[in-house]
Amino acid sequence: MSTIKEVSRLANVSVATVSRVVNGNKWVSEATKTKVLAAMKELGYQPNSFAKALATNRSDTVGMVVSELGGAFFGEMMYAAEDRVRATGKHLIITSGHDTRSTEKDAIDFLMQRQVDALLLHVDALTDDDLIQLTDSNNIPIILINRFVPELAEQCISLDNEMGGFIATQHLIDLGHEEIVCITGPLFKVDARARLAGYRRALEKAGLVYDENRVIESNYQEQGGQIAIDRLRRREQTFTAIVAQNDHMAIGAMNALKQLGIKIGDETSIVGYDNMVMSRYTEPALTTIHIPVADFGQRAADLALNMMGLQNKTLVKRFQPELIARSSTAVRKL
Amino acid sequence: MSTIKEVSRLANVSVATVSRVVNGNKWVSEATKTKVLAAMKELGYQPNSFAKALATNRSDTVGMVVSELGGAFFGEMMYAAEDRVRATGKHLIITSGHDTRSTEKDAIDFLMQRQVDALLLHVDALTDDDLIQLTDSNNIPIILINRFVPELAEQCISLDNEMGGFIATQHLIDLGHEEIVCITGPLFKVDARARLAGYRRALEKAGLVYDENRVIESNYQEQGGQIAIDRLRRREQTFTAIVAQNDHMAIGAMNALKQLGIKIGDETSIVGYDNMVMSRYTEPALTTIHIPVADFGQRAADLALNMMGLQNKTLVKRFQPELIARSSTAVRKL
DNA sequence: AAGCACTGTGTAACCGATTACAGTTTTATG
DNA sequence: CATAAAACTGTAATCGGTTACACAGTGCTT
Repeated sequence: MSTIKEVSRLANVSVATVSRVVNGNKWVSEATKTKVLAAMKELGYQPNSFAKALATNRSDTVGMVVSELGGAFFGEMMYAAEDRVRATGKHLIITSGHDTRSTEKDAIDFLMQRQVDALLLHVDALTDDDLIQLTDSNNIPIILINRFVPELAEQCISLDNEMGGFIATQHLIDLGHEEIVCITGPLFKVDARARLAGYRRALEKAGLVYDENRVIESNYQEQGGQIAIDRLRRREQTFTAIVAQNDHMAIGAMNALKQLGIKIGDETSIVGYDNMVMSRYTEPALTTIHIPVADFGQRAADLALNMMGLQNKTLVKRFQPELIARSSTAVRKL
Repeated sequence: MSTIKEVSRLANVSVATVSRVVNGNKWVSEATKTKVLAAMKELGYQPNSFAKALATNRSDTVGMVVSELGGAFFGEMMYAAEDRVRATGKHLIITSGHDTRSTEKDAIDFLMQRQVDALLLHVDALTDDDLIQLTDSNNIPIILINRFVPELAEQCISLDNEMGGFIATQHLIDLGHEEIVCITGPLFKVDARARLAGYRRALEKAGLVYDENRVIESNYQEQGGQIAIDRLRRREQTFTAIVAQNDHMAIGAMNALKQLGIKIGDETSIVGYDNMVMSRYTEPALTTIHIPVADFGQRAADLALNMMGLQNKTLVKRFQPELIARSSTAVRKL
């Protein structure tokens, strides 16, 4: 790979001039510009991004941390974010945080070492304090996705998860259900805790008791939903409806119920959360809470670009969850 | 962010010594090593990766290009690849190629500018020649995922797509179908062409005619499947079975057929391709061709690591597709 | 005591760009 | 025509590391 020096030699100018041409500086005559461009082309010159970043202290990249690279949820988010970032000529570097405090820190360190110009974080394990400190000790824009930290409200793109848990539960209550169980995600995650709080609030508002025996902490995975049903049966816990904190667990629970010969919708209602693509295809189709995942990615990127001074869009930062009613929920049979 | 110079000053040694400590060089006494480590800790020193990469001409990162960041297919692949790469202490940078020749080139250029130590490519639009030239003009390992270029056989992790198209079609023939249509992906993509060739070979082997009117070129998307059914009806083309070249289009076609009141499995059989998660949840569950996506990612990474001399695993480079029979295909009604 | 190998540390060139500053040429103006 | 302003170009310092080489001390051999 050729260097700026080789180009300058071939074009018979100084490296400074070549640099000016590359960066579109206006104080270069047409004649020399043509010469330099020709030389660049002849050598197939590509600027060394490390040298550039070292000299300018900018990298023209935005860093993103997601929980997992796999899965449709993050896929959509990354897609939308990359789209916006690329539109400004910058690039997106994505790493996965793997849901533990130390790996999330690693991922962030890695991106910081790359001198990213902004950071889009979807992290679960880092505490609010970690995030506040991170923001304080760096002067690049740091955006938090699907998370709300009051002190950092300006940098948060979030969904009202408490409200999501509330409307999911309310929907079941409206259908006449009174024995409603909740299958939660890992409760160290803030979103799982918020959804649970919403579940509780809906119950209490309806004058129903919140009973810990009706809450099963699980893992956001399909098998977790299956296991949860098993645990409820061992507890001899009766119920006519289920709030699952994501679609994966809802589907697992549905499968377990089917195996027990229980008709979903008809006998037992279930509502999921996330509105994943597959929830439209289950039998019966799953009632769920819609999260605007793509919007998250897009807004996070836009917010970062705003803060970098590259644009100035007005943005919605907090989204409201929305219930998508399908056939897995029905009026309670008497 | 503090620099090596500040550390050296605080520890009262030269920058060279600090560098030696950071890189674990053995010719440093215990005493100075302790001093330096203390100074590093006190300043929260993080080496600047650009300076390091510039000086060493290595970046400790592996680059990956995928068609789209969204979608379960690539998600799984990225996940598996990152897992392997990270296990060797390196990092994975992912960019999306967006399926056009120029954007794929851009993505590769971007990664090359970052001096990636290896390249994992899932590209569709670049030609074989492009890839051969790319390999020739760079001396880092370049791995091709889900693609087979004879000249670069050593660097290809691939699936026998022709065989996949063949067994999908053969399955329908075995069930007694004779009027089999094929909904293809964009035919500029090699895998779509290969699957179509397999479809044709199966027909011809069974003594059935290959008829272009039975082939609909589509776009690998759900809506494309829907449109394809529409086009078949306009052509007044009769059929009892469908080979769809991916699950998305298969699902779209199923929906279109359902709307027409046609019972899938019972009246019309359909087989998909990819074995996406959601194909288990459709009604009826979709018969499909399984692709070991995660294996692709993992093997690609492992192959790259092999070529970098970091390990020496023996690897399977070419996978065989596998039919997953579910209820969307059934014996032809007479 | 001289010679030598080995260990530990520092000096300074180098990687490939950017950019402040200075110097030169061209153009505009009174 | 003198001269200031504007346009263009080059020199060299700088970013933050790595590493070849030089050099100094220590201990061992002869």
